[in-house]
Amino acid sequence: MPAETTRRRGAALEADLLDAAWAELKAVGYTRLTMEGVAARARTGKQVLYRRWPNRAELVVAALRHRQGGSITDQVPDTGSLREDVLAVLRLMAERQRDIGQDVVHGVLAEIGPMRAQVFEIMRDVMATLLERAAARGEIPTADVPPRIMTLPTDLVRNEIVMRSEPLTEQTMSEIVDDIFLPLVTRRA
Amino acid sequence: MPAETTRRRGAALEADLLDAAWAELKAVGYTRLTMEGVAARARTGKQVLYRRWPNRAELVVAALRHRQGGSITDQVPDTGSLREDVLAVLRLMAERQRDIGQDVVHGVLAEIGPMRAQVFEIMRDVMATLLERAAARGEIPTADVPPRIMTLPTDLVRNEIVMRSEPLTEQTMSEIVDDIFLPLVTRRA
DNA sequence: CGATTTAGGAGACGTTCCGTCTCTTACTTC
DNA sequence: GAAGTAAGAGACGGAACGTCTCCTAAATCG
Repeated sequence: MPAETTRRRGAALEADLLDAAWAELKAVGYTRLTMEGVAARARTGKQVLYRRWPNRAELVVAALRHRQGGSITDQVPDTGSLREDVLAVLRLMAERQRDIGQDVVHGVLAEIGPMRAQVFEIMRDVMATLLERAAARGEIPTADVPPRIMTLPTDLVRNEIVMRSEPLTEQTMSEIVDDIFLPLVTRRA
Repeated sequence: MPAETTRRRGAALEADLLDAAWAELKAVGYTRLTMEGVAARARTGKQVLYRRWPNRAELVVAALRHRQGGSITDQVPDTGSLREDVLAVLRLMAERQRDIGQDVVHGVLAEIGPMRAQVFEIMRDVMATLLERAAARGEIPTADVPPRIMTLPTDLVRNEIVMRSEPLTEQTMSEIVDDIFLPLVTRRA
């Protein structure tokens, strides 16, 4: 029995490892994902994983990044309407939620520690861009909106993602935008 | 060496177990809390724990409840001002955050599953009470506020608790109430 | 008040997974 | 072609899991 004597290396191997981690994530969830499971699925040894990522959390984060491609920053929506722009951002978050799954969200949230604060800044920057464009179009009186209001829609959606089990509905997102966010940014002295 | 031959039982023992769990939580945090650690601290065996709670998560939730006493529902604030009432609720949440600690929040959040949705309902009911009283006083035009706006302050505070490492500041809470919540409930047709 | 039942205290057990380590060998590099 | 690097495989000690069994203190009941 002459086994496959092709031995994977470097980037090709790494991609396989991350794919295996993702598959394992989908198969058994975050809490029951083990390094041994991922290694077995990728048909390799644990050492190969530990050589690249120091622990489960880092491996999972890397797998998510690999799977999800780039950040939201890379493709900030620009539909010509503030309402649609914000909804597009929220839909992107909802999409990720659906793809990733509840327990992964919580598992990662628990273990990434200070990396969480970064999420705020990214979202603040994205929303700032949307608001500046809206102000330039004359849709809103000014883009000088307090940061807390800027991130209101994404904060609320994140709250839904973290707290609710069911996926976000289109209605929830429009309520957030139409009943809360837009009133606050349009009526401002 | 005649050891203490007093053997604890029933409610007294249970209280000791929950105290031990709480102490362990403060000492080593959620992720490193073990059933063996709690049992050792309470000077008893694991079986005594497993006889009462099926797993770590349930034990910790029980310990939190035992520690925290009642729910917010038991003492809904009534200061005569909507602003102060809401702030009082938010301060209570902040207090608990400080007492419990970040990793416990995430750990519990990850493991309590469907119990999370319950939190929403509790907060919605509390806020509904506050709004009704405010409407009766004539502070706001109507208590008929959409549920999403009702729970806005508590949702935002929860988002801060989950995402930020630092404890909530008084300023954050007033921003949420003064810049976001009150404008939305006072100016309504 | 003695017999019976219940449940606490203690720890052994098999299991799983951790993270480290060692060893052989395929591939890369020079 | 020789030397170096890292993949593949698995052994290892350790921690904690959840189950189980034993002994006995305390509660219950006749």
